[in-house]
Amino acid sequence: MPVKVPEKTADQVVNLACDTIAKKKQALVFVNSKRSAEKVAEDIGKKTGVEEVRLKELAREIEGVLARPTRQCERLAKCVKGGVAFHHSGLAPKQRELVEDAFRAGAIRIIACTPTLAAGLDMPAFRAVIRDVKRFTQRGMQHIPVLEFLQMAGRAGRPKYDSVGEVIVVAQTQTDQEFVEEHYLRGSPEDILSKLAVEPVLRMYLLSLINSRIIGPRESIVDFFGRSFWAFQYKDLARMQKIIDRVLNVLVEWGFLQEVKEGYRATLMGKRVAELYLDPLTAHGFIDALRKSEGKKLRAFTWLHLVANTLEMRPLLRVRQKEFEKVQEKYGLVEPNLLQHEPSMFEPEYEEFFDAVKTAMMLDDWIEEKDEEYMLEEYDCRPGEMRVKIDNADWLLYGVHEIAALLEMQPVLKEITKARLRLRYGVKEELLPLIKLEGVGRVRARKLFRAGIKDLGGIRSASLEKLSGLVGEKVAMKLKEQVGQ
DNA sequence: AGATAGGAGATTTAGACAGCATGTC
DNA sequence: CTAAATCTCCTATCT
Repeated sequence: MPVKVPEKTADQVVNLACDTIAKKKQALVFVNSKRSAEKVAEDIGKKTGVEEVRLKELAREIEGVLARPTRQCERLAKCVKGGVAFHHSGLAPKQRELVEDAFRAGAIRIIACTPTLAAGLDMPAFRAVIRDVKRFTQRGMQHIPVLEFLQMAGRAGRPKYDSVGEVIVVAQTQTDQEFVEEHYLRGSPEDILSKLAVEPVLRMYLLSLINSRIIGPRESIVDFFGRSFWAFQYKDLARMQKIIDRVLNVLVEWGFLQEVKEGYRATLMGKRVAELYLDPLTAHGFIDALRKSEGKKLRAFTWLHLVANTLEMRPLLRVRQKEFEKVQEKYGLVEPNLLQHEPSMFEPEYEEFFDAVKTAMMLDDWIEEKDEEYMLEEYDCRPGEMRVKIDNADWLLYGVHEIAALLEMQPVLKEITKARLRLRYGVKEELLPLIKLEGVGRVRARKLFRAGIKDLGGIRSASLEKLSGLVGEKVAMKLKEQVGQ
């Protein structure tokens, strides 16, 4: 039924938030973009009139999470002072945690968020305000699935504290309201689609199932998939058979499977690829690139680009129109170091190739010790997103390393490990000796290096006083201990 | 001259999972 | 079923 709250402002969401706070309750506001989450939180924050010491402290803590605060940190801190926060995948992990804890503790009254908080069973609120029931997809603006709506709605009502919870959907028109009632409140969740129908997934499953010997003989493969959910939905067994055969052929061609009498068996490489959870296409790309690496000038960028140019790294950073020239220019400089090259302009992968180049550029800036604020300004990549990209690239680099090891390409192994270490810590090569020490990350390592302490020997010969001045007494003691003093 | 309002057109758009071996500021 | 908020750049108008 329609909800009435005092209309303090022209913005219904702000009014709902203020009403929630006036009732001494909490609300989650679900929106469809990170930008909206931030703006909504900001708009509400201006009107709450909340002022508490604990919120000021929290704001300070949030702003101090990174070595240098980004403009996102500052914005969040400002909202938090008013008892409001935004929450999405772009927040630094520590900030996410602080916001969630403060909400559970009752300090933060309202969180404007993307679906990040929809699934968290641990984040109940008196009200779940659903501002957007549409989201941008590859086919334009579309209604979100009923299941997702129900997940957001499920955050309303805290079992221990409230006897009821409220789900409020913000509808602009009568038509919208009717649609919500019909589709989301009275409708049923849509059918689940089989994921096997997506080729990369089928590739991985086929290899993995054959590797673990769940299937192998030809008939068993047909039989297995014939009884799958995919077959149940797809119905056309003959066409499925054709698709499976095509994928099997490709896996054989790539050297991950071998045909044995009456069926298939995973090769040594196929086994490793399955264990690494890599898409066989990605693994094939790695192998192909590694084989071409001999005699090339290999740099850290070589490896960063190799892993950036994979399905697993998606979504990639996108090259904006006005950036295109800059990326092209940079590409010209690094091209001799790359193992995979520019597809023709008319190929569908053309654009994506440069997205990967840009993503590799960002990772390269990271290992050149650029900080989070720089990444946000230069690449529009928020700290949380940055972290995910680094983690993914780190995992993929491990994959490249393992494949190179299997190919017995000893010379590149060290280089890959070095690139991986640099990526993980975000440091130039010169800091690698210091990074090995417990308690030393990119910031402390740089501090030590600037003071002339460049390796373990430097730690040994530096006085405890000097170390203490740089990294604090406790860490200094820990460092001395690690070099046996 | 400088401020400001407004319009046309461009730009942008959620989240999270995989390996491995432990620990940043 | 297939948008909408926000940003950028430019121009007209006002002080």
